[in-house]
Amino acid sequence: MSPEQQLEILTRGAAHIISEAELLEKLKQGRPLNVKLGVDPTAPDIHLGFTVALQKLRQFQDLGHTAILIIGDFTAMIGDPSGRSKTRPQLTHDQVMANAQSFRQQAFKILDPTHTRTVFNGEWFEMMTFEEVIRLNSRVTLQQMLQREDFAKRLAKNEPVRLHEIQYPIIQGWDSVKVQADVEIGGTDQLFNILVGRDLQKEEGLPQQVALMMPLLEGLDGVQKMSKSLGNYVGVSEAPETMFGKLMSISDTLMERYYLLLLGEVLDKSLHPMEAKKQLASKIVARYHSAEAAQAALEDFNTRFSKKDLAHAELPELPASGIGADIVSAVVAAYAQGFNIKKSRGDARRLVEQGSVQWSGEKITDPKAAPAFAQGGELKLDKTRAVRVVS
RNA sequence: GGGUAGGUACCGAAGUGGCCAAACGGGGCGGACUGUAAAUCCGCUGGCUUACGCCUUCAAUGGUUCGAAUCCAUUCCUGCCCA
Repeated sequence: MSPEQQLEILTRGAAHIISEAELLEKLKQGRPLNVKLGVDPTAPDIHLGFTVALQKLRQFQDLGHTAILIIGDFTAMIGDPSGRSKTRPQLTHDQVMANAQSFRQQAFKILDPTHTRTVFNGEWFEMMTFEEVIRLNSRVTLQQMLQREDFAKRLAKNEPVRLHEIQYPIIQGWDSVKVQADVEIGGTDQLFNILVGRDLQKEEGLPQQVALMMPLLEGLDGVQKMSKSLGNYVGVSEAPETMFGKLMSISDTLMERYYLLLLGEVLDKSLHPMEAKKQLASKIVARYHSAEAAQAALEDFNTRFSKKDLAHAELPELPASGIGADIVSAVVAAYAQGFNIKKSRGDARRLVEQGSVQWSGEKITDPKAAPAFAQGGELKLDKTRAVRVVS
């Protein structure tokens, strides 16, 4: 494929590229480019937000380029301040390695493993002497670091910015030097870090990497970027039904974004929004599970919500013997055993009093009620969750 | 190192001896309405308890007091100014 055609594909969907001309130059060299994507293995799950960058990386692979996945085992112990108003917690080495392992497995749902080089940046940083660290630091000015929006904001708000945090961009930039990256992919929030990489490469007399920024995907709330810590994410390893359900709950505006960023499609406005959303959810579930799973998830959604037919829906099953006798105990047990959600008895009582709980289609609002669980039936906990009690 | 202002629940922020499990706003959760959308409205939002009430909580520890988030002492943490 011609460099121009490649460029057309590779720049599609990107928010920002520095610069297209340089990228074209590199493509014209006709060799496989080293395309870097840094990963901060702080959380073990990949969510849809991160797949935006992974998919772009995959496109490079499909065009014959090499993906370099940098697992920031060293950096994770420091914490990326990007988009944060607070200092990140630092992880232990063991946590990082465990996360990295599961991370890779999930990443290969999207990436082509045969054209992926995985490297840990601890490889070079752990060897560094303090003298080398200082020399590296001498190449960057404090003013440069403080230009960064996150830091500037925190400074303006009189919030602490710790010295190790301003090292982060330097460290990430040094990764680019070490792997001789030709291109670095990242979210728009990574612009600054990626540019530092360019600076350092120049200092080292290396060709500078092209910065390719992908738009940030908003999370389920439609406002903040998708992130595990905000709880507004859809994980690529989540169960088909969960994934489907989460995607159905997004707003119409957000759906348009998801079409664009996750499917690379433009939303067909002639469809009823709900229908369009079902298609979106189906396609995404199909991608990370299978077409069959997507079909099943869709049917499950229809029986459960459109027809409100809990009796025929797929529900977690709990033995009647393990949930207690009264409704409050049952709700607490059902959340814990069925969904791994901790609810206090107070929480459960409030849910009951507020009319959230139903037993076999009957709304139960009396916290003292003790329905005949032993007979078996469906216990509806809230709008989206229910369990089947079996005798 | 000196001076000074602070540290309250998920976040922001009131409270400055009893009426404080702690106003208010945001967020979150539940319900109604829907298309598990948006907007709107209502309710809830430390734990245990049917409840009276009890327990834990206002940076930490110790103290004063019948009684402390509030007063005192020490410690830890942060901002700002000066050096």
